[in-house]
Amino acid sequence: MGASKVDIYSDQINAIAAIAKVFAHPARVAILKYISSQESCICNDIVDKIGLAQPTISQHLKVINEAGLLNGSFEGKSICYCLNVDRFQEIQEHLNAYFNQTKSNCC
Amino acid sequence: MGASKVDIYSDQINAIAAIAKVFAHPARVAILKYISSQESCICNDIVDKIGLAQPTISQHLKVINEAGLLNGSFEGKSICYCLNVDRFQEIQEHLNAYFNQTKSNCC
DNA sequence: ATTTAATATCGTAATATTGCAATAATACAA
DNA sequence: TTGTATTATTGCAATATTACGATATTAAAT
Repeated sequence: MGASKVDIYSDQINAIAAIAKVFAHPARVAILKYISSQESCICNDIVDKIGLAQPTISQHLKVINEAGLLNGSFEGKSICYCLNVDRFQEIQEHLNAYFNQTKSNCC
Repeated sequence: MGASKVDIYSDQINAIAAIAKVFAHPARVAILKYISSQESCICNDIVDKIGLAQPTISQHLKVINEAGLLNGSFEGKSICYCLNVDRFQEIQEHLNAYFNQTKSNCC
């Protein structure tokens, strides 16, 4: 097979896995870090900074965007990619809730 | 290609991605949740609970174990898999450090 | 020593992910 | 309108992941 059997898990569990997946590639972690460190940045900067080809960066940005983690308009020429800090915080809290819940009752 | 270019990222970034990868599959999130909810549990319980074949569970447990998240001996017949709460907490703090650091300076 | 029960490993098929070259689309400037 | 610069999309090759049947290993019980 090879595909995850998403339907056999609860929504909460799938949500955690989906969130984790965004951070499960170093390029995306690096991109998020870089975006947050810049006042505003455009994709070409990222390409130079990270060291991957432009289409590859664009693909990773799409994943990050689909997680709701990008702010600003992003079509056309010179574009401002910004970290959606609210969503970023929300994700952090979501993860912490899972961690705290899981920690609570153990041998 | 298809392989992550691990060598072009900092250790910190690769570490975050490696941690996230553990949680990036719902089966592993579910296994961790189940393990933590039981006083002690054996793999066969997990197989019944999660609904994947025994080899598949075993494979996921290996990933979890390699992340240092399992306590107890795990060879032979009846085995007690326990969540390594210390390591679990350590990972939580590691992620929070990354999140807080990334949040701090943004537009 | 044999059986039994539980977990690990191997081999393999199916799907997902990653990465990039080529190309398209978009926005702006001249 | 015609470049020019920037980002998105497409198509494809390579690698990784997921899942499971078959089999091996392990530990305990009989």
